[in-house]
Amino acid sequence: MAAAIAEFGRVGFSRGSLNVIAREAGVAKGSLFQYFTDKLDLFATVGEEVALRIRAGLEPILAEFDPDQPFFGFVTEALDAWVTYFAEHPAERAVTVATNLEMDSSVRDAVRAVSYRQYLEVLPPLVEAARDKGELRPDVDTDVMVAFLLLILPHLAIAPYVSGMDPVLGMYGQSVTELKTTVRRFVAMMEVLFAAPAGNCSFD
Amino acid sequence: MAAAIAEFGRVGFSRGSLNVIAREAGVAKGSLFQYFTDKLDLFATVGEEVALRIRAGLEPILAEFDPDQPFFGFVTEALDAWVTYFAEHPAERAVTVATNLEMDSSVRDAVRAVSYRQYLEVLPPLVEAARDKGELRPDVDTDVMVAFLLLILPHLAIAPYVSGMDPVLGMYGQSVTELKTTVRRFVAMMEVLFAAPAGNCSFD
Amino acid sequence: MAAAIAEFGRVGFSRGSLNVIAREAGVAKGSLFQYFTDKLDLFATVGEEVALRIRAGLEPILAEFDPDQPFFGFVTEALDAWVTYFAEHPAERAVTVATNLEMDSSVRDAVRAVSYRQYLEVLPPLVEAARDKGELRPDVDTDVMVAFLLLILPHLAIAPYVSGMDPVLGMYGQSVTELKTTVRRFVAMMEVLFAAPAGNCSFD
Amino acid sequence: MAAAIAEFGRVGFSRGSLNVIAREAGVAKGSLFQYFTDKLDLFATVGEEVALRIRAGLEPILAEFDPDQPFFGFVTEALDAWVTYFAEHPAERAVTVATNLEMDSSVRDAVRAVSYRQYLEVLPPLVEAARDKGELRPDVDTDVMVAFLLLILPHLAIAPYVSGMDPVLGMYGQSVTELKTTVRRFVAMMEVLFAAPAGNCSFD
DNA sequence: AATGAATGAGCCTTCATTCAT
DNA sequence: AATGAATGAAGGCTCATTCAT
Repeated sequence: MAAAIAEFGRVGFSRGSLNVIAREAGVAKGSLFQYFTDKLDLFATVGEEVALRIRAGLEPILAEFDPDQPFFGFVTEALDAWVTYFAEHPAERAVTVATNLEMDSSVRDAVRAVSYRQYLEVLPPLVEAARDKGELRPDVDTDVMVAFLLLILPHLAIAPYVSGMDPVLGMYGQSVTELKTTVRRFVAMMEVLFAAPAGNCSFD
Repeated sequence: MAAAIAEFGRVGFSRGSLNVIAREAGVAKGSLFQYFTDKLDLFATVGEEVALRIRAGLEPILAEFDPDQPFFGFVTEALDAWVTYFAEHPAERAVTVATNLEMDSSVRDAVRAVSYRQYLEVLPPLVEAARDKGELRPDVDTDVMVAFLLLILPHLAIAPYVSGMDPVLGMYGQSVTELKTTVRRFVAMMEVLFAAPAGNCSFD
Repeated sequence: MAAAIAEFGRVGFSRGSLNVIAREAGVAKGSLFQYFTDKLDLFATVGEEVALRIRAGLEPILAEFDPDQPFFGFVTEALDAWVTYFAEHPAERAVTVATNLEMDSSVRDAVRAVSYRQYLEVLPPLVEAARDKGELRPDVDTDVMVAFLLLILPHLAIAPYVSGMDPVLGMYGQSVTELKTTVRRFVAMMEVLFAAPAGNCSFD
Repeated sequence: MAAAIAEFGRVGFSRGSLNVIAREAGVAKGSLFQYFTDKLDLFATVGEEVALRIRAGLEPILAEFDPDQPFFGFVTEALDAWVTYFAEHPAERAVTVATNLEMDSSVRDAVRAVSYRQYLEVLPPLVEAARDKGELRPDVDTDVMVAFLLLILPHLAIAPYVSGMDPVLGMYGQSVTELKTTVRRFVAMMEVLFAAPAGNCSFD
């Protein structure tokens, strides 16, 4: 598993080599096929494993969610934890990249199913809790908000380590400290977007 | 060129086969190397060609930009044109997918350079014009806004045709008509986000 | 291995074809790479195998070396065996040719290392034994003598079968019988060169 | 011609590329075939050109040959000039290497014919002059002597620049000064070998 | 005379998968 | 369960030569 994570993280699914994985893992090539029906099955398993690790790694911060605290404060903290996690877990990050940049649709579907499940178990409840508590505009389009988060989360995870994803803010190569600044810029944007209006303000 | 666009659009760079391209183009394999130094050079040329086609295809709508008209109205029209363009140009769309999902960093950098140039020539001036005219909040973080557009534009272009990119709004498989509805949901979000406040409203 | 020896012997390393080797050997092309990391590795193995065969084939004559017998008589016998060996072993001879005429320095170094080892294990002890026993001039430059033998041995092995190596003595195409005559002409030259002087003769 | 010399000198005939030669020469690929019937014809012309250059470059030293001077003194001077020439003419040296290490017999024959002609025009007369003048033993086997020189001359020319040709004396990488020392060791050997005996010494 | 596009066979190497042991 | 040899298609790329312009 470690060898597979490393290899697929390194070059993705289609160019990832079972030869290399077997050699690195110190097992016979044929042995891979005792546990996985084929290459795709192995990759899917890798994707699942990594998705669960990421979820588990972020569970603590999610557990801290307190509906009584300011929502965007929590979002900022959570995104800090998010970028920190990927900074500290290169293997998981690399597989996330491979997952997000997979061209083959059947492969992509197989591997994204698991990770999207994690996202969708976590994000909508948070958003709805915030809305219900009045921290978001009552008419917020929660689906769009989730869709938007689903765009921004992988981007924040990947862009610092994948050249050519963000030619504007220059996230590529940023340190965690710098990333946290970038996070705040994004959150500021989101806050304006979704936050409930102050009392004396009419949006008509 | 047509054969190369088709092939790379179909399976991307790394799995795209020069054999197939040559056969499809009706030329000898070796002939490809008279015009392109190697596979990457061909892919880069394909990327450039497609980026320019897309830019040219959208030039009319950009030419219509009138600073005196409501900004988000223009954005809506432009995004309508954007999703329509990709609906009507499957080859360009497919290459865009291949470009956006390329794993190999040197390949990705080579091919994204051109398309990002187009984006960056077009988007920042528009945003700044809108801000200067008072249609955006004066304190808008234009870089974040552009970064955000850079995230959302490829997404809108690709998601309807690439399974597993958008498990929330269900853009995959949507018709142009449906996409225009989705566009409006996104614009509504952006409008709240970036639009200048109404007179009697303080953001402090 | 037999197929590889034949192919590399036929046209050398750079023009030797793994396709041909695999076909001739009756194995799949890919199978070659189960045993050899690449073409060079195969060629190096071929070179080693052949060097060892040659060494083994001449071991009997070397074992007969008797320090009490006349040295140049032994040399004559050994060279007779040498030219006879290559007359009778076309495959080993052909690889020797390929080894000696290899242009690429990294290839050449890889493949010559083994054969030179054989030469250097055998020749210097013989020369020194002869000198110590007084059959060679005491002031003989043994290194030059070995260097000279290292020039002449491959020449005698190859020249009869490789056109254009010896435009003077016409070794190309000679029978073993004729070669033995040539050997004697060479030995006569060497004898004059290196032999210890007769008692009443002063050099310098 | 310069481009061809450089290319064939670099990698030899079989791996030498007409593409590279044409590009380097700044002419069209097809133009090569206006002047040379095929690759071999070009290589043969290169070989001839270089053989003549070498001959011309050494003509001065040959012109100095004075039958009344000590023969081996002249040989030493000539070999000094020989190793110096190749030290100072890398292009000619490289083609000499390519010529001497060519595996393909038809190619080899074509290219060696010219250079051997030069050798055979020069060497036998010198040897015979020396013998007739009494500087060599009267019974010297002049053919063997020429054959021997034909072995040693290319070796001295090439070994300093081609790894793995001389594992004993270590000529590879030697400076011209060092080479001249090596030359003297060889000449000393030859002198013993061929020189006429001093008066009071009988060889019979 | 000069060009350079076109050719297509050939190159070495990688690959996922099978299967007898 | 574990092995690892065997496969053979496919990969990108190079090449000397031709020939219409």
